[in-house]
Amino acid sequence: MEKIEAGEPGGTRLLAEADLGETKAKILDAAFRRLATEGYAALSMREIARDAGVNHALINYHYRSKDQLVIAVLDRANRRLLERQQRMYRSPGNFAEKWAAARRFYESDLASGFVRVQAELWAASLANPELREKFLPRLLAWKRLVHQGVVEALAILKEGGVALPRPFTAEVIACWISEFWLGMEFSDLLGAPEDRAAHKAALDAMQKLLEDLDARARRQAGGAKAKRKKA
Amino acid sequence: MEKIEAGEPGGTRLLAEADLGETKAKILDAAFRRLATEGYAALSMREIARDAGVNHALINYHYRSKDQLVIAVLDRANRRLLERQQRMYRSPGNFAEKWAAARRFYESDLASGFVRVQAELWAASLANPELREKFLPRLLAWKRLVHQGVVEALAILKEGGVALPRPFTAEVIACWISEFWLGMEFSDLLGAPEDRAAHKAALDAMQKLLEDLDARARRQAGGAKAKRKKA
DNA sequence: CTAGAGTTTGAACGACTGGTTAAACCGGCC
DNA sequence: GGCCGGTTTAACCAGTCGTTCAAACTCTAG
Repeated sequence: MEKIEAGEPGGTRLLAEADLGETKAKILDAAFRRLATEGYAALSMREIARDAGVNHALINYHYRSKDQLVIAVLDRANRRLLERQQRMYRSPGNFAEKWAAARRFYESDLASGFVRVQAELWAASLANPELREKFLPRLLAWKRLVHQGVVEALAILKEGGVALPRPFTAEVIACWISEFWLGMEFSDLLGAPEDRAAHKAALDAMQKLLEDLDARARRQAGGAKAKRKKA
Repeated sequence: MEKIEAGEPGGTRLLAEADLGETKAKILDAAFRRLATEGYAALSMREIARDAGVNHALINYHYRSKDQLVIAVLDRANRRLLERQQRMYRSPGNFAEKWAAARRFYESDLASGFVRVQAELWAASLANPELREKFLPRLLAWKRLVHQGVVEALAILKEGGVALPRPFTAEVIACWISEFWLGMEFSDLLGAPEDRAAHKAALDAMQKLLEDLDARARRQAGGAKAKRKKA
C-alpha cells in the first residue's frame, strides 16, 4: 500500500508535481481532461481510467475515492494559480501591463480548458462541502489581490489630489471589478459570440483607464523629481 | 398516450402553468426543488418522483426523458423571468427605484433557490447543447435589457451636457454591469459572508449613483419647464 | 352499461456506477 | 535463490441509473 501522502514524501519541494509518480500524474491529467470536456456531472472513474490508459481500480488505489480525486484536481489548480499569482506579484510593471498580463493568462486558460474546469469545480462545490472548503479560500484570496491593486491605484489618484467620494471605496470598486471578471468567465464558457466582443470592448476600456492612471503616476513621479531638483 | 404538447392544448393562454395538470406540475415542482438542493449532477428521476409523491415511471410518461424534464424546468424559469421583465419594463419609476426592485427580486430569488437552479441549469448547459440553446437566448435578452437601461441613463447625462469619453460606450458600461451582476450571483451561491457584505456595499454605491442621476433628470425636467414658462 | 382514451402502477431491463478483493507482477535487498 | 513492499490486474460486488412495458385503474362520451 502506498503511503497516503501527508505533505508528500519529497518533503519541502515546492513543485510537488514532480514526485507524483507517473500513474498518479496520468490519472490527474485525464481527470482534468474529462472535467474540461464532459463536465463534473458526467464524470466517470472508468472513463478517466480509459482516458489515462490505466486500470480503473488504480484510481481508488492512488486516490482514495472519486471525491478525493476531484479534490486533487482542485489542489493542483490551486497550486498553479498560487504560483502564477506570486510570480505576477513579484514582477514589475505598471497597472496597464498587469491588466494586459491578466488578460493574456485568461485567454490561454480559456483555450486550455482551465476556466471550464474551474467552473465545473465551482458547480461541484455547491453540493460538496469538502470541495467548497478548498475552493472558497482560493476565490477569496484572488479577490483580496484585486482589492489590493485597487487600493494602490486609488493611492496614486489621491496623491494627485483626486479622491473618490463615498460610497465609492476601494472595497466597492474592487468588488465591481472582481465580480465583473467572474461573470465574464461564466459568460464566455457559454460561448455567445456577441458576449466575447462586448468583453473585449469592456476590457479595453479598463485598459485605457489604467493607462491614463499610469501616465498620471509617471507625471507625479516626474513632478516630485523636478520639485526635489528645484529645492 | 397524452398528446405531446406543441403549444399547449389551451392554445393562446399566456400563463401556461394552469393547464399543466396536477401530476405534471407536481413533478416539475419536485424537479425544481431537487435541482435547488442537490444540484444537477446528483439529479435522479427516482428521487424527483419520491419528492413529488408520484410513481417514477410517470416522469417518463409526462415528460419524455430526464433531459426533457430539465428543459421543462428551464422553460418555466424562462417564462417566469420573461413575465417579470415585462412587468418591470411597463412599470414606471426612476432608475434608482428600478435598481432597488431588481435587488429585491434578487434577494427573493436567492432565498427561494431560484438563483441556484439557474446556476445549475447554466452548468448543465455547458455539456448539453439542447439546454444551452434554450438558456443562452434568455441570458442575452437580459443583457440587452441592461444595455437599454444604460442607453437611457447616458441620454439623460448627455442632455445635461455630460458625455462620457470613448471608449466608455453604453455597450461597455452595460457589459460591466451585467457581468458584475452575474459574478455576484455565482459568488453568493458559494456563500462567503465577506462577499455578501461587499456586494451590499457595491450595490448601494450603484444605487447612490442612480439616485444622483435621477436628481439630475428631475432638475433638467424642471429647468425645461421653467424655460418654457419664460417664453 | 360499455368502449375507449388517458393515467397510474409495479416490475423488470440492461447498462453503468463507485468501490473492493485476491491474486499476479515487479523491483531491489538480504 | 527467496522474500517483500509497492504496484497493477481482472473479476466481482451491491447498488443506482434512465427507460420500457404490460396490466390495472379512472373517467368520460356514447
